[in-house]
Amino acid sequence: MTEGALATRKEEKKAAILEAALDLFAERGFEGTAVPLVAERAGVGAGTIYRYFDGKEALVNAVFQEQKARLVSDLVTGFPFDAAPREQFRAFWQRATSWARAQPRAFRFLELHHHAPYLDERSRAIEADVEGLAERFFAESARQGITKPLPPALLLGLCWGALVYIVKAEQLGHLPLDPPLLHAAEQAVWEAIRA
Amino acid sequence: MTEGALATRKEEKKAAILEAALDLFAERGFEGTAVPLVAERAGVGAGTIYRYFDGKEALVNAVFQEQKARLVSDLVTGFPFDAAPREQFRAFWQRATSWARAQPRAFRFLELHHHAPYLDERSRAIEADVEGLAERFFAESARQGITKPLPPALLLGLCWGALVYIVKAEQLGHLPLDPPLLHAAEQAVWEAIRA
Amino acid sequence: MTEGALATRKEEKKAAILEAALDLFAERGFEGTAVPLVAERAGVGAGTIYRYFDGKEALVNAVFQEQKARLVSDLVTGFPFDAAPREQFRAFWQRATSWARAQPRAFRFLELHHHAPYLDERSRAIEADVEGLAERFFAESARQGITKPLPPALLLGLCWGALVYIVKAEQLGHLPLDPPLLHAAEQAVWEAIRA
Amino acid sequence: MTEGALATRKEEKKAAILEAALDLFAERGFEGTAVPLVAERAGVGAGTIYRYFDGKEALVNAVFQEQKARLVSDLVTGFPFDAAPREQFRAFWQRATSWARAQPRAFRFLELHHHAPYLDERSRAIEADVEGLAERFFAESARQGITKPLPPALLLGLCWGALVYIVKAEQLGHLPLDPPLLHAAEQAVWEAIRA
DNA sequence: GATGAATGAGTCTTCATTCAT
DNA sequence: TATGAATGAAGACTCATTCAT
Repeated sequence: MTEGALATRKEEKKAAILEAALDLFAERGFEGTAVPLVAERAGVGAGTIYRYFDGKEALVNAVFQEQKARLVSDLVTGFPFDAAPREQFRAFWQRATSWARAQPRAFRFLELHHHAPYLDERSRAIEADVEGLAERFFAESARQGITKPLPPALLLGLCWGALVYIVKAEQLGHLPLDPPLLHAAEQAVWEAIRA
Repeated sequence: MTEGALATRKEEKKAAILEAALDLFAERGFEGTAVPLVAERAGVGAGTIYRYFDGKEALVNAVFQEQKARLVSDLVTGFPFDAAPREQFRAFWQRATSWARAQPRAFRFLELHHHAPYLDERSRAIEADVEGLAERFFAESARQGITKPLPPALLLGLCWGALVYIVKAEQLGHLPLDPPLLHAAEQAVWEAIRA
Repeated sequence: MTEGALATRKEEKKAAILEAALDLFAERGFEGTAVPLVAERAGVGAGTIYRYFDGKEALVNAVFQEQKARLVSDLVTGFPFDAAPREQFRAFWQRATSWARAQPRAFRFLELHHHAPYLDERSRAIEADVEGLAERFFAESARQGITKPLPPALLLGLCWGALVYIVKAEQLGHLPLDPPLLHAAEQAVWEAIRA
Repeated sequence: MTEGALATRKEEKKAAILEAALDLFAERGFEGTAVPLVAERAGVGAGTIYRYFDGKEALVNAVFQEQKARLVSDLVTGFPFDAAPREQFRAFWQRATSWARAQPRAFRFLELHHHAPYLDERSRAIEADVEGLAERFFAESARQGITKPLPPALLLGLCWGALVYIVKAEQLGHLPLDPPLLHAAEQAVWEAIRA
């Protein structure tokens, strides 16, 4: 076997573990998930997990960082940073809802582990980065008089809270969503934050 | 000792257990909380908990039901159901934010255990009831053309999500709140849902 | 049950655990001994050990300190500290060999865990104390010109090493000992150290 | 590559494993040493160890037998078996202390695994052989009236115990040794055993 | 033959629950 | 009735050993 194939095999196994861990941590939370169960779901032996991760905490942090990075990357790639705030908000809402609905487990995982005590410094730094990015948007659009002159953290909480709960409602089966509805929701939230 | 005093003593002990459980479940989550620790914090023996509750799951459900009932009761008591929707919303927002800020442990507990897999049927039914109540408000105000003609579950998710995240942001130390800010936030959210 | 009986029961259980641990650590060493095996031999559940000791290391240290204290106490009680060095040495040899032969497991345990890396500060301090006591004897008798003018640590090593190996030889079945032989051995070792 | 070179390569690898095992078993004991760690220290793959040894127990026995054989060989080669007992003892003491101080790991290893339960029959037989050799010396010198008329095993235990503890004391940093001191110790021990 | 990734049995330890007092 | 000591099943993690490459 070539070196490349070996590396690929290893990456596949690591990916299978991360995938299984994402599923289970999203469903049952961190303490509710047994490491051997992750191993079983990933199709590897229990000891194998410890060849790839230093322990259960390292595993949950790896999942967190991977998913948060994917979320940020998917939001940011091709984002119209030069468009008007109204347009930027529409793009953000569209991308964020699409992502959350396409990746329900990742979305639930990130929500469930938001500020969890076992997140390490790197995970916390990533969380802070993302929030900083968003808050700068609100600070700037408020400065321009386009959004309300309220603290960025407040406007961010309002938008993200609304988004999260709307998507959760769909995922719990309480609210069938479709593009027109999402568009209407976006318009509604914009009305909340616009000046 | 009279029967009444005995019953009171029992109720006090049960209340102490529920109080300790609320604290610990809110801080450490369900799986992260050891039953003997609850007993210690409550000032009772570990075995005593099992005279009042069938087990750890029964305990967390009892806490959930108690706190959810308190929340509903505090929201509903004296609520101006006959006022105009705009006034009702203001009242709801004021009461809900006050409650969340006055009872941060109960608020965190309820958020943390929202749709947790170990919640029993009764807990789930209570959640559904509360949501039904709220949705009927939005259905009616939408019918009157006062709020947007969108699914009640969507409007509810928007409002409640915004509220939850704004209060959470304060509790995480990211956002100092005060009455004017909360009032501005209320106005903003109303702008999101009004027709 | 009276309080005294309860305390007694507890002490008995703790003593049973210490006894079982002494046996097994002496036979198989620290890392070679599984905690559940100690529990089984002590007739208690595996978890019970952790009600009495903080962990395996705490257990081995408790055994060490208990046995070392017993050894020192048995050596020191009634010891003729005011007798001439020759007499003191005879008393020491007699007491030490009696102890080692009467408590073969304790003797083997102490030898096996001499300066083990998992001994805690208190255990190490006790070891150092005992050695200090013995070395002061040799320092003083050397000063008086009764024993050889050699470093106390050397004379101590010589005596204790000889004693340990002679008793070990008996315990391995290589050397049947009896009082006259032990007396002869004592005389021989004295000839080694006397001036 | 010639057959001879191949065999040499194999022998080198085996030697590297034995060397690494000696180091680690001496430092951490048998149970405290992980086989993969031995492999890493030896610069071979973990599986390779199992091509040379049947398992961990076989490995520790191989180390034991190798080191014991080296000790005996180093003691015996050029030993003045025809000299007078006093001279033989001096030679023995000089060679044994030199060996122990020059090979502290091997010395510690042999002491640590003295009569360990996982030693196999061959290891035990070697131990018995060496002891037999030494005991015959004491039997003969006692017969000649040069050493005390005591059981050879007793005299051996006395000498070897004294030697071991004196060298251990140095290795623990309690007793700086030098040739004059070692010579004085030898003289002292001889006084113990001489008639 | 050599490797080292993979395994799963076994380790220490915790904790929900029971039950003798 | 209340207790809290005791339990043992289950969890996180390690490591001797195997085997596909």
